[in-house]
Amino acid sequence: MHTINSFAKMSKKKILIDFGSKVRALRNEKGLSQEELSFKADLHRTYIGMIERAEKNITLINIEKIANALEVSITELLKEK
Amino acid sequence: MHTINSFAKMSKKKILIDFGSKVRALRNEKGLSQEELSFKADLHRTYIGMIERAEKNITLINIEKIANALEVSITELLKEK
DNA sequence: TGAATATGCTAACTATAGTATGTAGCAAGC
DNA sequence: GCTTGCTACATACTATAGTTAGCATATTCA
Repeated sequence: MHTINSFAKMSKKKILIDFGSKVRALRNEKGLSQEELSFKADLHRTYIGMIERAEKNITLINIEKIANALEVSITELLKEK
Repeated sequence: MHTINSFAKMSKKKILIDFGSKVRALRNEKGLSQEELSFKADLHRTYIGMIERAEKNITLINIEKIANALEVSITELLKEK
């Protein structure tokens, strides 16, 4: 339901959007599903989705987990495109 | 009191230690007190101390605030020494 | 067409990040 | 001595990150 965005709390921070996009792009490059990535990172499937959709303000320790799971450096994950 | 560390919950993550050290080093380079940095970053004075001592798992939005306050890029703040 | 796979999204809960106050210690300078 | 600036550290509180389950929609493929 809802057409596009289930608006409501629509005020996502650019940095979270950029981060989420980067995670999604790298995950797709590696041919991983959200669930597969979540196993490798030891995080929950839906949480990976939330991060990609910029719905959560991720902490440094989880940034590291995702970087490791994607086999890239943290700086690679965070640098400007 | 206590000699060195007020042990107790003694299990800090390397990445948080590295991050905190980098913040402290850059802050000192700029000649800023924790309080001055906290003003620039719009964060609380004691929180800056906690970050430098690796007592908190900082979120991405606050990493960005501190990077801006220290006038360095996020990747500069996070890259391996 | 219908089962399987992948993702979005809600809602509820628990853990902890982030805010704030107050105390104490140390150093330098008067 | 005392003041002033800086930082560590102990709480305590509140906001939100992180975990989980459930159901919806879309696409792919046998």
